[in-house]
Amino acid sequence: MFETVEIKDVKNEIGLLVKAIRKQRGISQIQLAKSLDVSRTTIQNLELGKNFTVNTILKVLRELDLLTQLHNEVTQAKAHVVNSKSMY
Amino acid sequence: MFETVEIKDVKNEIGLLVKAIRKQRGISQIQLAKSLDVSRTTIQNLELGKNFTVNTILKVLRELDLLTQLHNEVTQAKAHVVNSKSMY
DNA sequence: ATATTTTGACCATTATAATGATCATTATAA
DNA sequence: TTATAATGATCATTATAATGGTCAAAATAT
Repeated sequence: MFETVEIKDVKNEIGLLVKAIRKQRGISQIQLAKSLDVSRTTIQNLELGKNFTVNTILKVLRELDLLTQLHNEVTQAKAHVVNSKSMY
Repeated sequence: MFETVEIKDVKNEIGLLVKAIRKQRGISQIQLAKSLDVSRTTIQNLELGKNFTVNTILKVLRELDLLTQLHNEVTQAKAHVVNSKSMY
């Protein structure tokens, strides 16, 4: 009934998303790697759902002009947690 | 005029968010570390804005029951990219 | 069709994240 | 107040992400 989403699944989806965006832009792994100043292997592993660091994914988001948006969302989520007094 | 958000800033905010949620739950770094099966040092570095792996943050999100939500959002974003034909 | 580019798969090496420990400082409880 | 717990800081070791290379297969271009 309830499918369980595993960490592996999320990493796979992130990889597919990055690959889809890269394809949409019509650039190769090598080109993306160079613009992020990482190796092609890092891009490849990211797209294939291997483990990677937050630095790597944030470089991708920065390239996509999504860094400020994520920053705002995290900040907002934090403020929400801090402001809402525990209900228990 | 336009403040530039850097990767360092986002990691700092993520760290503060995790810390805020942990505090809200009233648990220590050690308790959180144990429930995620990681070391306290890993939690500490995460909260202090150091670099960390996607596995670590996904374990946190799983603990917060946010894994399925993130999975859905990434999948949706991916579908959006794939479906929207390039405008250029 | 063939040529070219891209990608997935390896692999050895290097860089660094994760671990487990200790200690001093700070925050919280008794 | 004093005792206890939690946190930040540091460090040596271990695990693993990142790098740079090669090669074969797949995709794309000519």
